[in-house]
Amino acid sequence: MAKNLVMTEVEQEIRNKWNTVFQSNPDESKDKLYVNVAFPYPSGAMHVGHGRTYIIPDVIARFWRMQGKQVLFPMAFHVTGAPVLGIAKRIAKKDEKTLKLYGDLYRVPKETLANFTDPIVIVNYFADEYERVMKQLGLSIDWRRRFTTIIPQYSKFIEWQYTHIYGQGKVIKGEYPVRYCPACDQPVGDHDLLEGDTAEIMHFVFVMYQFGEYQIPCATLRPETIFGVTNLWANPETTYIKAEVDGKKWIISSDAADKLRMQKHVVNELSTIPGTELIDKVAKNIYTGSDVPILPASFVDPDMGSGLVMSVPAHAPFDYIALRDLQEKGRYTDIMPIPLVTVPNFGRIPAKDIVEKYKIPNQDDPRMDELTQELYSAEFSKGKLNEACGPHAGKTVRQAREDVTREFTEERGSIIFHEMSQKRVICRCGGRVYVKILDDQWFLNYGDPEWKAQVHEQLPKVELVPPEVRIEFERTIDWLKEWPCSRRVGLGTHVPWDKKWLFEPLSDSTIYMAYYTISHRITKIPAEKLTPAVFDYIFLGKGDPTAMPVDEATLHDLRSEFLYWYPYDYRFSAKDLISNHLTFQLFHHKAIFPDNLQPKGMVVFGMGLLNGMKMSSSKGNVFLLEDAANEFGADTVRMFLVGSAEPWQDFDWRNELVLSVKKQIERMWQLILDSADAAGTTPIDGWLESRMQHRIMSTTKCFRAFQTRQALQEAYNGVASDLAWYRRRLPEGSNGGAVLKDVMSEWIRLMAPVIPYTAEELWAETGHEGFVSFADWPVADEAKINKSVEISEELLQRTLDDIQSILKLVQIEAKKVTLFIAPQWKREIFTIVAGVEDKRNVVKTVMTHESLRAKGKEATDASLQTVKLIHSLSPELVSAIAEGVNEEVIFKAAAAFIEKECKLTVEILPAEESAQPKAKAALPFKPALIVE
RNA sequence: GCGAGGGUAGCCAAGCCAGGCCAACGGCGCCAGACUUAAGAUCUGGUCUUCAGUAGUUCAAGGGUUCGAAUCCCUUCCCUCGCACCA
Repeated sequence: MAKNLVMTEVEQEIRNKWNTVFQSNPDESKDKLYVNVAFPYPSGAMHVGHGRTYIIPDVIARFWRMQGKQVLFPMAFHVTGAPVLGIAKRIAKKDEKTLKLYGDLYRVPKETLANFTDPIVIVNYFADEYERVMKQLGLSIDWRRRFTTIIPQYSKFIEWQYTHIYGQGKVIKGEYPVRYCPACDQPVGDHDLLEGDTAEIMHFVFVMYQFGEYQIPCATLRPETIFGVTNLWANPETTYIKAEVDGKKWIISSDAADKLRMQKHVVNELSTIPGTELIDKVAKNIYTGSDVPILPASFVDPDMGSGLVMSVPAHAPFDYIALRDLQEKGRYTDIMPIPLVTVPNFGRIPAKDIVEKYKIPNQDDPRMDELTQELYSAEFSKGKLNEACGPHAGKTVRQAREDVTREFTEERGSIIFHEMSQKRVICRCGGRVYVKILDDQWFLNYGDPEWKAQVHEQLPKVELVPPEVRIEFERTIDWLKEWPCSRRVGLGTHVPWDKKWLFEPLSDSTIYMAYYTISHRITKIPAEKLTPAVFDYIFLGKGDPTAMPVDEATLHDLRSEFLYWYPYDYRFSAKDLISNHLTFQLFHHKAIFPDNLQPKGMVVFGMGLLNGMKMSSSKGNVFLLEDAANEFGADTVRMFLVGSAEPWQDFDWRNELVLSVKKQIERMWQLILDSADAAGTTPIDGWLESRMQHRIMSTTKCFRAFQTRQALQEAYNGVASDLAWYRRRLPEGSNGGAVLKDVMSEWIRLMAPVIPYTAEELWAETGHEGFVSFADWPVADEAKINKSVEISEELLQRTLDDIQSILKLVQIEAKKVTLFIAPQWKREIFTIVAGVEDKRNVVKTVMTHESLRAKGKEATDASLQTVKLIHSLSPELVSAIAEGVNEEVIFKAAAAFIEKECKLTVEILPAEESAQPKAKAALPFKPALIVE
């Protein structure tokens, strides 16, 4: 019975029967279709959001399989990386939150959890869980091909790939400023931060001032303001240090010294010097040659830049106010701001203008940051350097900044100094995060213009679903630059030419879709035999197969299986991977494979919500996929996830909505059981058969276009509502004609990709042999489409609607309804109006017909009413009506039906034979009605 | 801030690219009726306002183009995703 279907035993039974049937091998007699999904990182249990990511591709795979394709749908597990190490560590430390997450939410058995101190145990456990739940959901995966990214064979594959990419000069060594936690001795990513994830790395220029035999560097983002420097600021409460930095003598704060060391500078501390000893001394602006006094300023932060600041009071509001405050106390009154930039809408001293405009009383005013930003932006976008700026006079600020920076760093001993834009950037370990320069880091050079150009050229050949994401891919290709591809810690494959590094997770998962094609066979070969030459032969067809560690026959097999499946047809992933993984894989395919083996298509998913909120394991806002499958049944979960939104849209899981999907499946089940004894023929059979052809066509079309939601709507709601009308129209006592057998067989197949368990069960129950999963997809038969019968049913439905809306309005005990059918001359008008392009001219056109003009105002009215009616009908229907519909015959045949439906006696009359004023309202396809 | 995508009736969600088939597909929820001892399930109808099957006002807000706009253009507000050492 229907209700049993969702019970796990029945599913289990079907699952047992499926067992190995989805294992897919090359079959030269069939076209192949290769779909794959971004593989999961198994560090926790799957929730319903993950579910959709794998169910949609499965639905597509099942659809095409029934279309006769040889379908490959593989799955593997991405185990590369560091997160799981952290998890293991936290479990070892008995971290409460982590134990709760894994013990309570993911329900890992106690004895297993105890072993989670080993990261490998964690990933293996969840990989098994993933497979089990994926199987429970009926995913038609070829599980022989499962692997993890840390098995030796896969590592050999990665080594092979990077041997090529490195050989092409696409992996480069370089310097790179990163956020870094000295306590962990590791770079930190966004997710490693406790605090300060919005902070950016700022790039300052150290501008040098001569101070005796020492130099004083001042950090600035606006080096061109060197022309307007009036003084330096030093903090009298700070003790500075004298140090040798890269062999030069500098005065800096000790914080700055530490930061410089992290940024690859050699710093030797010589002695200390209190801030007070600097104050009121004079330094020399080595660029302009002018003397600049050093003034006291408590606002100067030793933990920012070099701890010494250059002052440009004409253009920096902070400097302006600091100087103003001192001068108000009668000090340093001889210092005048030196303007160097002219900006529209500002006077000669913009800092003064803006400070006065906002009436800023002192430098602690909270508006300071805002107005500083305002002035800086105005100067950057519209400012020009004035005559005080020597060789740079007349340049835009933008240009001058660039030129001055280059000149300073290349010729005048300046350096670029990196600093976080906020001080409070805190690592998960609790330590402060700094900027560090990594200098022997390996990078994938996605910035290489030639490589970019190749990918740009390839992209138009890739089918993208939905098409709107194309532009995002374009932008990503442009935006990508060097990607650090190596890490010091984590699981994964070592960089073959520099073993102290491991490949970073995104970098080792770029072309594994190719590996799937042979993964089940290659695991049988010892890894040490898998030299780059072996892979060269398998994937590129290069080299002499008789002279390799692997025997020729095996190599040949692997090569031909790869060529059978590759290139892949569709890759599925959520949209957040566009800006990295999905674009990376295009780069790598381009670098490794020839033009005929490039990715053919990608389908990008929206995100998942749970009860309107973002799903998040750490916040506990998740619904585990397994729980959903146990509670509602796999088919219900599948149908809900497919039906709630198109793949590329965001979807929202709500338990109360899922329940009604379950009822829908049960309804289908019931309808099919009910039609078991259908036999003979009924007058309405032709209509149902005709409608079914449309449903088949549109379902097919939607699945082909990945519109799984729309496809389901056609396949389920469409067919169900047709069946409802069909049953309504059946003669008294009839349980339906034999046509139902065909219809139900088609319906089961249309639904099979979405609800495979139910379909499999019903397929057997309705007496079919074999698996519906491999049955032929229904094909629409044009010959079964009967337009005229569809039109007469439509006329009937519309008229019934009209009768019912009148009945509802009149509130009388009605006994009888009279249908007045429009006269011939109104049909002529309809035909004329239907043919008129510009509906504003209908009356004129109608009146050119002698016989109609004779009708006078009646004809005018009828024409206008017809225009309105036509606007409410589909074009196909309009042309069908224009060709002529015999309403009288239709209504006479359906009179008994109308009587039964409305519980009224029915009379059908030609409108012209009645004196009733309402009869005049009759139009073609819209009889006048009188209820009495 | 920058890049991309969105905002449609109680909720989810079609339509928008190719302006009139739109009071706006479909589903859910809710209301009423039928069936039933009853509940559930199922079926039928209703669900902006108004009304003998009509008409009026709607498609984030405000302007504009057009005979005509949810659909095209401009402005504003709000939401989602990405912005990089990472799953």
